[in-house]
Order: sequence, then structure tokens, then C-alpha cells
Amino acid sequence: MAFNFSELNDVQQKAVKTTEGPVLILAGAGSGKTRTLTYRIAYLIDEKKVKPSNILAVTFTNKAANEMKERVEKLIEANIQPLWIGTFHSVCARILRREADALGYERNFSIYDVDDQTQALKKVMSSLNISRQLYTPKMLQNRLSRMKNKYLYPQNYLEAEGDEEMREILPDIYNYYQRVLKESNALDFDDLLIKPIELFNRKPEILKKYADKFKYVLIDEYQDINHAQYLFVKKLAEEHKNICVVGDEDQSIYGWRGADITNILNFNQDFPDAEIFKLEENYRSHNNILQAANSVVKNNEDRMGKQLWTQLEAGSKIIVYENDDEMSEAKKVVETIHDEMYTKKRSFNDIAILYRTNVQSRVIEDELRRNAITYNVVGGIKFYDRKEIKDLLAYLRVIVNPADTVSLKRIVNFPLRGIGETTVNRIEKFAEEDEISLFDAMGRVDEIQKISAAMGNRVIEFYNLITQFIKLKDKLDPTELASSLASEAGLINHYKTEYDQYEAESRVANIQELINSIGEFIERADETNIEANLASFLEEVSLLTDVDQWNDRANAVTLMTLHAAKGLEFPVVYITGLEMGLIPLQRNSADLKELEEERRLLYVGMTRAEQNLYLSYTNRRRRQGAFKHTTPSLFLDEIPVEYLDVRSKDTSQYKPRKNRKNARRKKIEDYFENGSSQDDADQMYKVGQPVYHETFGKGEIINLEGNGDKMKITVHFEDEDLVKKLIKKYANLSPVES
DNA sequence: CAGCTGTATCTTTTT
DNA sequence: GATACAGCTG
Repeated sequence: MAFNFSELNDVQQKAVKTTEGPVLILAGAGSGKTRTLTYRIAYLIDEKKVKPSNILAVTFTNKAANEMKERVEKLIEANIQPLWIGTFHSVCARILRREADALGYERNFSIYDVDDQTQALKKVMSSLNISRQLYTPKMLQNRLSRMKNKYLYPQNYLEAEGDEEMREILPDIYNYYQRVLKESNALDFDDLLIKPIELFNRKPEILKKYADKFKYVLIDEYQDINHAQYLFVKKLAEEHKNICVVGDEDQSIYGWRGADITNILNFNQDFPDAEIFKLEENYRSHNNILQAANSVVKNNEDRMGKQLWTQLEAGSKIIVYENDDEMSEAKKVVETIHDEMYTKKRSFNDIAILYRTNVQSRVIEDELRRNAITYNVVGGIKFYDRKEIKDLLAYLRVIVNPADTVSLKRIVNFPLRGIGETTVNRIEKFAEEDEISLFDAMGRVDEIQKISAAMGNRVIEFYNLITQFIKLKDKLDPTELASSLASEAGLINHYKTEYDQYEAESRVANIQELINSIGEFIERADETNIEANLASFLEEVSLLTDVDQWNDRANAVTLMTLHAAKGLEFPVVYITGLEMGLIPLQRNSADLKELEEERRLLYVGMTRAEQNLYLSYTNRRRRQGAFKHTTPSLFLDEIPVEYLDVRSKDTSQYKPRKNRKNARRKKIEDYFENGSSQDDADQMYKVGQPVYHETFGKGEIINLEGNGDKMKITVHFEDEDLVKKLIKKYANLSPVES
């Protein structure tokens, strides 16, 4: 045996060796779950002589997948390329590429992200004459996504989520949207999960093929899978039942995108006789940190309950900082980084700064830059979200899949070629009448009466450019293709001339970086058994997670959301913004499930820390331009003082020693009250009430519609004799004595 | 058709 | 406070 079992504790060993039948591993934070999974795969291959091609492992990020793969290869000194390991989305995409025919798609299908979906929905809305006043494409995108994550179709959706207005239009939108995507030979993120299930249902022989292939299935982060993912897993494993899932109900933080915690709670009902292993020894965090985190999460009702313990020393207490506002919070972060570096000899990459929302990073980034501290932001504005990158990617997508209408529309008049919206609409109409793709219609633009010869020439010129590159696609190396496309389509020139020098340089450099990354991908693909072509490059780029884009080896402080931090660990963790409204985040509707998820989110954040944990809150914070008073998070009241070193002012509103239980209860009440539509200030919103508005001056409320934050308030402003309809949430009206 | 300007809308977390 | 979009003008 090439690997050493002494690195595993008793429970871990049993979990590794129980290879046959369903296995549920409940793995607390820092309990060596990744190690257990890694050993299990190694054990299957090395000891049980299972072929790597018969194993499917699903992880939460591609980064985790790659690391796990490398570790297994090291353990058993073997090449395990035929093993399938990746995220749900990438595994599903891989199956769909192979089986595209059976679904009536072509193998080179495009993958639509939220942006592309929104574009497609705009078209759907205008075709179906759906009011833009009442619904935004974004809203509908949300609805469709939620529906798909639950594996619901319009007909059963109606029963599940009655919503009077949506009831009418949603089925049409759904069907039309799917048609548009099909015509574009495109699938959206959610389709990637749904289509394999449809396929398995419709073609049992295809299901059998994959069920036979994946004799052993392993799923990580099982607490965060949604219903569609659950069905996918269940179908694959139903027959052989060699399924091993690992998860922790206390770390379920994706309920908002359809993750269903009951999947893990009910695993042994789905797979009776499942062996259950509990990993409760924590190897990561000093005891103070662990106990503090435990004392927070134990307030949740929705859990199976387990008690994490550690042999590690108590360590330092958790330092809690009070700050005046987010600027001083950022300064405190920098101070702490300096302190950790000088007194404990830490380096930048030992330290992570976590926050609830991406916007919070800005202020911290500014302060880090002023102090010459190198940092990396995970997520936020991503490399692949930059305009210049999306532009070139859209060109490449059209070359690979000319039916991709959303991408085609993006590039047809960019850089400007004098082909405006009207012209595109005319071509589109022609395409619909003749039932051909938009791209093919461009090739036949001379047949469209309403388009002049001069305009037709511009279209043909564009059409020829693309056609030329489609022909080159299989002859030219992908890197060269992208490079010459970037210049011949005029992208490089556009960016060189259109912006100021600094901007121009960075945009051109980014394009160059994208081209380089194609080269790197092709090299890598040759080594692994991925197809070394543009289509698979585009797929990889589409399915990249935020964490995948993070260079953890760079010597830099890491900034990210609490969500992104899942699965990671750092010697020093600093969590900012522990205030009511932020952690837990205030929504316009509050329920207990959401509060519990917020609590788990903090739990995840705290348990990332190995040695030192800092928590901080501010007394006021700028949100939407204006300062707002804030109260320390109710979760702070849940941590016993013995684990804390509170550095607050004497005047602080946060007095850990006094009446913490009452303070906490009050905050919970407020959380639920403010969440519902009625708050104290609502009393001022009545017809006839004189009000003041920053820009419009004095006025009087003349009408009210709806309620809650979205209440529409019609005001007559005296000074300019204006009547304005305002939305309560953004109006910032204040009452005036009459 | 292109570019400008004022206005509406909006801030959760992500594959 | 930022951005996306509609609407207007050249």
C-alpha cells in the first residue's frame, strides 16, 4: 500500500474503508473531510482495484477538484486522468457535450450566463408584449432560475408557487425562452443541471450507460445541493447505491439559490441502510475560536446536532473591535495586519479579510493600497466580466457556434460598423420568417428589401469576416486564431484609440492575457484528457467559480465574501461588518430560515480561522450615500464573553457584560419587525402629509400604492409644480410640520 | 446611425 | 453613488 492510514483517525478510516453501499459522512468544519475524501478515492483505486473511469467525484469548486486530483495522484503514484471530478455544472456540461444529439442540440452549444439570459429574456419580453414597467428581465430570469433549480416546469410550478400575475404569463415566457435558447444552440447554467435529468428520464439506455460507468459516486458539500442536483445524483446512484456524500448542515449557506438542507437531513430515507459517520474532531482552529463558533451555531433549530471538539490549545481570545464607521474599520484592519506581521511574523497570505457583501471591499481596498499592502480580491468584478474580455469571448463564441444569437448581437456593431438596431431588427425579422438563424440571414441580407445596398454591404463585410474565421477555426491554432481575430475585428484598434492611455494599455493587456490563457488551456488540455479546442476553453471559462480565479500562492492578503470562503482556511481571519442589517443581512422579508442561514454564514466565516480571529462592527456605516446608524450583530451576543477580548469604548452601545440575553431578544424582534412591511416611520406615509425631498423641495403626498419598501408614493412638489411618483425605499422623504 | 444627457433603478450571497 | 437605459439631437 502506497499510502499511510496513520494519517487518519478511527472514524475517518472507517469512512474510507466502507466502500460499498450508501455512506453519509457528517463532517464538521476542519474535521479533515477533504483528506477523508481523498483517501477514499485513493483506497478505491489502489486497494479495491476500482478503475478510475468508474468513479465520479463532485466538488464545490474546480479548484478543489484539481487539488483533490493532485493529492490522490501523489498518494498512490498513479495517473488517474480517466477519473471524472469537477463541479456539478462542469460534470453535467461534459455529459451534455457527449449526448447533445439525443437532446436535439449540437455539441458546440454555448453556455449562457446571467447576463446572456437577461439579453435573451429581453427578446422574449418584446415578442410576447410583456410590460417592462411591471417586470424586468432580471426578475424573470430569477423566477426561471428558481423554477429550474427545483426541477419544476411551468405546469407544476403554478401549484407550488401561486403568484397571481406570474401565473398567467410565466408558462409562455418559459416556453418561448427555451425556444430562443434552443434556436441559439445555447443552454443556461440551470439547463446544465436539468437537461441531464430530462435525458435520463427520456432515454433509459443513456442513464444506464452512465450509471454503469459511475459505479462509485462521491459528492462533497452535500448540504448545498439543490433539488435538480439531488435528482441527478439519485438517478445515477439508485441502482448500485455506492454513493458517498459528505456535508455539514451547519455550513449550508446557499438556500437562496435553491440549496435544500433537507437533502442531507433525509439522506438515510433516500438510501435506507446508509452508514453514517460523524467527523467531530476539529484539526484546524484553536479551542477559543471553535467554542465561540459552536456557541453561535447551536442557536439554530434546523440541525442534527453534533459537538465539535479539538485537542488544540485554547489560543488567543477573539478580538472584537468597535469602530466609528467603515473608514476606521478599514484602518483597524490595516493596523491588525501590521501587528500580525511584526509580532507574529505572519506574511500577507496568512491573512483573510471577510465581509458579507462585495461592496464592502472598496473601502478596505483603498486603505490597503494606501499602506502598500498587496491584496487579492476573490469575486467582485472578475477578469472574465470585464467588457473587453466579454467582447472577445463573444467573438469566439460566434466562431464556435454561429447560432449563438445573444453573442452575435453583442458583436455585430462592436466596434462600430454602422449596423444599428433597426437594421439588426430587420434582419432578425427576415430570419424568423424564413426560419433560419440570424447569422445565416446576414449572409442573405441582399434579399431584404428594407435594407439599402450600402447598408447591406456593411452587413456582408461583417458576415464575411466571421465566415472567414469559421473556416480558419480547424486549421489555425486557437491562440493564433484569437489573436488575429482580435486585431482583424478591430478590437485592438478600438481599445487603443477610444480610451485614455492608461485605460487603453490595461484593456489591450487584458485581451493579451486572455489570448495567453487560451494557450495555457490548450497545453493543459493535452495533458489531461480534455479536448484541446476552443469550445472546451469557452466552456471552462463559463463555468469558472470565483475561487477558481484566485491565485492562493501569491503573497497577498485575501479579501472575499463569507460565501466564497467556504472550504478554505487561514491562520488569521478578520470578519468585518458584524452589525444588524449586514450580518444578518436585512431583507424586505425576514423569516427564521433566513436568520438561521445568516448564522451559519458567520459560523462558516469563524471556522476558517486557525489561530487568530478578529470580529469588527461599526457604529455607523455609509449605505447608498448616506450614513446610517448601526447596532452590533445579535450573533455577537451569542458568544460567551470568556472567549472574547472586546476592545470597545466605554460609551459603546455594545456592553457584553450587561443583559446580553435581553439585548439579543430585542434585536431578533427588530430584525423580524423591520423585515415586514410595517415600521414606525410608515406612519408618516399618508395622503395629505407634507414632506421634504432633497432635490425637489417641499411637497405633499397625494397618493399611495402598494406597501412595504416598494410602496409607490405620489407627491406634488410646490416649488416647481411637479407631480412625481417615488418608490419609498429610494425616495428619502422626510416629514414636515404643517 | 451615433453620441450625448438626463433619469430611473438599484445593492445579497453565485454556478 | 454608480450604472444602465431611454430619449433626443446632429
